[in-house]
Amino acid sequence: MKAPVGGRLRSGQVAAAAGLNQQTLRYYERRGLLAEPDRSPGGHRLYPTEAVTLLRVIKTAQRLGFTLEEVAELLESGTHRHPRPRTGLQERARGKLAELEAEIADLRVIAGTLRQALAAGCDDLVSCAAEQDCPLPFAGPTDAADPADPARTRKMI
Amino acid sequence: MKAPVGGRLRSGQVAAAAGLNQQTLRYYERRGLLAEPDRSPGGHRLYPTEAVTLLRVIKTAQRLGFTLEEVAELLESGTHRHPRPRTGLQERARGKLAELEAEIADLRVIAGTLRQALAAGCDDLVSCAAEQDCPLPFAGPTDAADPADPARTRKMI
DNA sequence: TTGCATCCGGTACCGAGGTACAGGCTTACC
DNA sequence: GGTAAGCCTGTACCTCGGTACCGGATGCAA
Repeated sequence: MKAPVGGRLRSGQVAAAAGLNQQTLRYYERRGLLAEPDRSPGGHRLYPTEAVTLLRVIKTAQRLGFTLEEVAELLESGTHRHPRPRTGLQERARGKLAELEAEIADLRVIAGTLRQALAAGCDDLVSCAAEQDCPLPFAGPTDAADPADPARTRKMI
Repeated sequence: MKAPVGGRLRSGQVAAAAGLNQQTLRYYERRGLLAEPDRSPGGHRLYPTEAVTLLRVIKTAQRLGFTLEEVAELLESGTHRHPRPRTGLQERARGKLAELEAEIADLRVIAGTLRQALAAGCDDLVSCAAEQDCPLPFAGPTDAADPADPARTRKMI
């Protein structure tokens, strides 16, 4: 089975070339990332070869942390060629970078806490919750229930 | 409406004290994180006050990056008191820390790529995909379709 | 024309961690 | 006893990014 005439590709070929599966192509079409391609007389999709490039662009943007919705907007903003594209890649990349940095900071705090728990030799969450010198942050809406006896708390599970 | 006799709490009180909602309590019960509590004669759940502590332990473990399934196992391993708990908190925390560090490393790579794109002044993914001096990694199964004319690729969306 | 590979639309499902709603029963307080 | 708040079960739904399956139609080469 070869490509149809006119340098156009069938959906399976596009999927294989871009490294994803056919359902994903249709999914992207539904999500508005891919325009509806031309069809053969029988209704089969016929993609221009540029579709493969576009799919690679999409995957790249995803790897950079953009959601599919953001990717769609990014592609949209590219098409319109606003005189002053107020949501071009630069703008969005800056925002995404800030998000990433916040996320990295969160993860570092968590990793730090884990390291403290390791250093303190914690080996049982329930016991730790009853001790006051455990580095783990057992906070919560500070109402009710005195820090209970570990043995009794454990019975709850 | 006050607490029922015997220092036991109704599900709404437990939920409020732990800062989550009632459906979540039932969800945790289904997931095996919370034992089935006693019931009133009419079938209402009656929790011991320790339940609140246990829920805080669960939330803490979640904040440390453990999934609910891992939390369940963590609590399980605490109850059994294996002579040599081969999956105690120490062990699991070490594993989780490694996961976190890998994730942080990934995010840093991504952040670095974004910073390069910003520095290079990229403002349009589709154009960038056609240029060879763009820092963005437009890789993919290297078959088919020559890097297309940006204008034509753009028409696909 | 036959035969097989491919593609079609529609729908359902995954996982993770919940949340929401409906319709009916219990509890607590006056 | 009346009444309102609270709770019960069961089921469906949410996000996110896909994936799987079905029965039927098409494409293409021999």
